[in-house]
Amino acid sequence: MVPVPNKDSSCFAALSNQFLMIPFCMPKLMKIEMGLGGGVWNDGDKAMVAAVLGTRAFDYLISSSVSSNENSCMGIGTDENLHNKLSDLVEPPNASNFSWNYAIFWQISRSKSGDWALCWGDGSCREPKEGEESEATRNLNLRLEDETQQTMRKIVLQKLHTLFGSSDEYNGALGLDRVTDTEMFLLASMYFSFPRGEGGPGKCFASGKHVWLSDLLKSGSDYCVRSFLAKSAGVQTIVLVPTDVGVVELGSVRCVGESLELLQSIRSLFSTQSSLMRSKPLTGFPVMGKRRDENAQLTNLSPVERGEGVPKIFGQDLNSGNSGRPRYREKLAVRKVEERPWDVYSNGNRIAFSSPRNGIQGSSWPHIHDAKQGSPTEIYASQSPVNNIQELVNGVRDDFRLNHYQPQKQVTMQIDFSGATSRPSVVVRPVGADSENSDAEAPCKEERPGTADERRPRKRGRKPANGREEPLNHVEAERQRREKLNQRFYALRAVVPNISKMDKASLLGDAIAYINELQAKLKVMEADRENLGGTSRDASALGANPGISMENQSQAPDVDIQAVHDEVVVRVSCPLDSHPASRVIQAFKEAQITVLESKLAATKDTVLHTFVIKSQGSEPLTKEKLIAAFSGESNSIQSLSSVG
Amino acid sequence: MVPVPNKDSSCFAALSNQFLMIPFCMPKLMKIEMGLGGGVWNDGDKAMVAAVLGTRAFDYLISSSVSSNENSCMGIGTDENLHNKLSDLVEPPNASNFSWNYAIFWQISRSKSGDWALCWGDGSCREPKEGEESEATRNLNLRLEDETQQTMRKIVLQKLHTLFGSSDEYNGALGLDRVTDTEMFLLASMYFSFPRGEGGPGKCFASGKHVWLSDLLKSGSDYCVRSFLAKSAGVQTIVLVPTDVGVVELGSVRCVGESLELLQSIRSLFSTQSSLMRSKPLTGFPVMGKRRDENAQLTNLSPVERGEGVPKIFGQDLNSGNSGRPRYREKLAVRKVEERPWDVYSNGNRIAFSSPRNGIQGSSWPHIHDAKQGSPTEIYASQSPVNNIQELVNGVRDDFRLNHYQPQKQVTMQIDFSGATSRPSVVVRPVGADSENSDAEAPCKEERPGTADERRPRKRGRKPANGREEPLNHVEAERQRREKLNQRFYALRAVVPNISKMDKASLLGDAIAYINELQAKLKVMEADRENLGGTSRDASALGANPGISMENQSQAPDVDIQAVHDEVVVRVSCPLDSHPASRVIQAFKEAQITVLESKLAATKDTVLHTFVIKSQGSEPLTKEKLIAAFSGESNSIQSLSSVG
DNA sequence: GGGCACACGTGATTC
DNA sequence: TGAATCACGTGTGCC
Repeated sequence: MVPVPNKDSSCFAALSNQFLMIPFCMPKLMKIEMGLGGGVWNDGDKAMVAAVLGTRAFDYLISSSVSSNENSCMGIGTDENLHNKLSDLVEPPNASNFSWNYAIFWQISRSKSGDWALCWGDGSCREPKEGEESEATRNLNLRLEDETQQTMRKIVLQKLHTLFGSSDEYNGALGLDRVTDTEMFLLASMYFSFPRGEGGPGKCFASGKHVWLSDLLKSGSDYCVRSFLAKSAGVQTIVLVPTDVGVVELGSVRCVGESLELLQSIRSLFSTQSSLMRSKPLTGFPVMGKRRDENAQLTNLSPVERGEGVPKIFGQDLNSGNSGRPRYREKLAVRKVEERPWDVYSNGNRIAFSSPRNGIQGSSWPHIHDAKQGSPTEIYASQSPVNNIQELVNGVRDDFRLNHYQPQKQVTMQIDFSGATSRPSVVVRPVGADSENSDAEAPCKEERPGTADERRPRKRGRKPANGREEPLNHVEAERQRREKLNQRFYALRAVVPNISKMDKASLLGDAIAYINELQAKLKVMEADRENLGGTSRDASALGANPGISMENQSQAPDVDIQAVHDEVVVRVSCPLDSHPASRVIQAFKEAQITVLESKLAATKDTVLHTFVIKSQGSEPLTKEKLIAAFSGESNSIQSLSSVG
Repeated sequence: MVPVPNKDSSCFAALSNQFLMIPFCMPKLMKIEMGLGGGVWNDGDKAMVAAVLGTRAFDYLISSSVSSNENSCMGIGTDENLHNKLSDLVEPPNASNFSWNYAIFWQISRSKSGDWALCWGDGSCREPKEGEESEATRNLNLRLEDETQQTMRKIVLQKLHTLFGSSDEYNGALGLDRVTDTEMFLLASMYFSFPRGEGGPGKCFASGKHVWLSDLLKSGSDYCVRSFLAKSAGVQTIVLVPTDVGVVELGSVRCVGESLELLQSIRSLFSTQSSLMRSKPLTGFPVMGKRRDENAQLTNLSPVERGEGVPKIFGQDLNSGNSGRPRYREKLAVRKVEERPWDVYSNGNRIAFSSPRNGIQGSSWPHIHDAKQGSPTEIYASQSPVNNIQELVNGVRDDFRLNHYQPQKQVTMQIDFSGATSRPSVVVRPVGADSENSDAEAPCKEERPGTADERRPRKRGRKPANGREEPLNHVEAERQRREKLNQRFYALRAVVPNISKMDKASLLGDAIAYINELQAKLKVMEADRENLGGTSRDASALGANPGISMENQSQAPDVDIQAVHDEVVVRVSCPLDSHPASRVIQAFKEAQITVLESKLAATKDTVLHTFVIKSQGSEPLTKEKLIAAFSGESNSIQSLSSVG
């Protein structure tokens, strides 16, 4: 039932055509270059890409497009096995089941600088089931009108493919009817790679420690330059597991507590030991099975996440038209290596793309790992990942040199891109930090004056008053300043909705208007809130820190102290709606539940409210009633454990 | 009781001195030039002015400083009468009374282009009484720390006076102890003038139709370039009434429904028919009296606004130290024309300033209207305002030409100002519209290349590759583009709080962060609101652009349910730092206080936490210790009532 | 061709 | 003093 692109190439042409016809309502200034080459990015394109991917991701891609596109990845097998592992991790869950919403394998590779880098290995994702996301997630993507967003996503994917992809065909994603949030995340992630310490995977692999973020949305943690995309997809939990050959990244729209067993199983399954079993049959893949077997040990997972899994049959989602979201594919698998780039899997639901950003033409890529660099199992034999990598790097350097011949097209693409507004010699992105204090160094700077200066088009601006040496540095500094400013502009464009025109002045004007609008709305809401909340002392809470943004402490509770004998009674009153337990409390009220006792305990960083309750009515209080009462009010109450 | 500047000039010097001593905490980059001349505006000054006045107002002033400072205003009399009329409109109300918070008369004048323009005629204002403003209003001006805001206001007023004022003395407002919101609005409004169709008054007069805005804060309507200032003053209702000689502007912090009778009475009272009665005694002025008499007909006014007025005695507020706000003057009257600019009225509370922006030195100005242009009553005799204006313009053109000699000082001021960052030849402000489609024309452009080009400092940038003629226009266009961009930057600086550094990149970064912060907060509030009240539909006001930022529900608490016999234990755990009582709890911990009992009770919309505590140590728990513990952790705990 | 927006190299300024 | 920011005039691409 899910529309699937036909593998017939003529059909792809038709799809591309259809894509071109999609009404695209953007300001006139934003010219979309849809020609076959399509490598030219104007500012509008940049802004759109930044808006879709998030600015940090955009910055990252742009800057790394020069410095790291020579990365060459090596696979850990024909990867049917890897692919199936990932795919099984995201098998659509049943009612009481749990599975991840996406799974990515970041594969170790070697960057030009000699150090390692992680690049796209393989990935799989599925859309969240109805009700799986929290309301926080569900509200996320109302920002843009759907059609516009879809169009932008497709254009961005096409741009990415044109810039970073390895073939001049369109990205297969264009054949998709829709690009869902999760798919967008996956399809965009393909174009990323992470050197040592950069981004979530790069840090994870460098440290050798896993990362388990269970509240991405609310914690605001910035696990990766792709955080924006992840958040846009509503991902709440992100797990990064380093193995000896790369990093496994898992994501879920749910809040999933950390599970050491899962970590262990992932670590072993995606290391080279496990990749020895690449001839394993597809069905009954043990990743989830193992988790099922060890159910009792997944202590931190709530019963829902713990997942009493039903036996999964690979590809069973092929014809599953009975999904809660019939409009979308349930699952999307993105392969790294594909002999026939536009092939469609026999199960009909998989769409595979050749790996981007390797600087190697698609068909030549899959054969890298077979003869020249030896069997990956040999290379990855030792225990320590880092040591392995060093071995790897040292051992295959010459082989990679062989493959290092950049096709001319790759260079051309760089030039095309830079010709739009700026040259490729942008600052290497200060990933992770605020870029305020770290954007001075430009590691790729030193090589441009000699080699790239004359081949750069440099059509804009005055002709160089050549001959000086001191001003040259000055020129470079000024260039970087401009580039930084422009990055900020793109970033601003990304956060300001309804930008009237694409030029800077209008952008600033819109941003100002938007800020004023937001401020006004906040004021109004605050006033409203104050009206209905009786205490309303928080107006004065602002006195100390004038930082406009009211709404600091949305609760500035009243504190009342009374001494009774040698004890003191402290009363803290606050508006109900800002209280963490408000949903439960309100559910109690609505269900006419009597609270016999209410206690509060606090650990180092957690507050635990305990309510002993009794039903008001005659019928006994059942777990189901409670769950209904809670979830009727909100379904963000994640873990309703069984009544003992 | 209100400190009033002494008219002794030595005292003014002392005041200026004191003014210089006011601690002013602005970023270092923001140099404040406080020299006596003070005409140089650097970017920091501009940013500050824009921050205080609002960006549109700032833009407007800057651009019109060149094109319209040749406006020459003509009074409609010695204006003791006019002044009293306005003053009576803002007589401090009694408990059940109503009066406006400010009243301005915008006086018709003739601009250089031959068309008319409205410029400051006279004005009067009073501070809102306690409880008069809504809470929306009350929260408004907590934005900046009070001292900083006061300092900025005074500096801005001084800057305005230096730039636009007619004498090189300091603005008398500097003698005020404090500049309240309303006063700031009035004092800044003095420097505005409105050509045909520009700003609220200009539009109002051009159309001949009155304007009655009764919810300025909520509707976000932009009645004038001074909207920001008006909103800052908490003004909710603004009324513009065209008469045949100008526009009367009234404002109130209340929401006042439209009253045809009031409109009518204003219209007649401030037209020339009424200005014939300029010898009328001061007391018992009939404006408000008429309204009192026609109470029953003010149908749209709520009983409070309808105002069962008590008889007012002009000047009665002179010694009224029993106001709800003893710190402020209750009333401030700003005259346009003053023979002795720094004179203080006999009632002690009025401070008068000479009219700014006329391009005519103070002492010469008041005599314009007496002999040369004839009596205003003659000129304004006919009925239609527009016809009158045409007569006026035609009839007195030569007289105005006589006065058109710009004193050299005026020119010097322009140069000083432009010398800071840009030249005065900015685009004539596209007031009222979004400026996006109307900022192409630069009416004052044609006269500068010839006259101003060589006297302009032009220290920056390359030396002109002179000799061409075509690029000169291009240069000019580019200049204007830059200027526009910079205006936007100033504007952005004005709306973004906590700007870390003053450079553009940091500004943009801060703006982006701020937008994200605002979006997040709105999201949180929206989510909260949606959770608690089914009624609130205004969350959907944002529906179109819900904004990106994640950060929904800062609480997604874990809920655990366990049945024990017929009771059920519900546990809600949540992070401590998002808990309303977190500060108290943390204070307990740090003070090693034992919590004997902790209860939670909830009313309809409030949660009350009760802690019975005991000190761990030997010494008894005192209220002081508790308060110290609480406030040591945070000073946002405002109300620590006494231990009973 | 003019209008417009942008990026560029450069000189000045500031710290 | 060197680094950073800025404004300027200019060249250029795109309506």
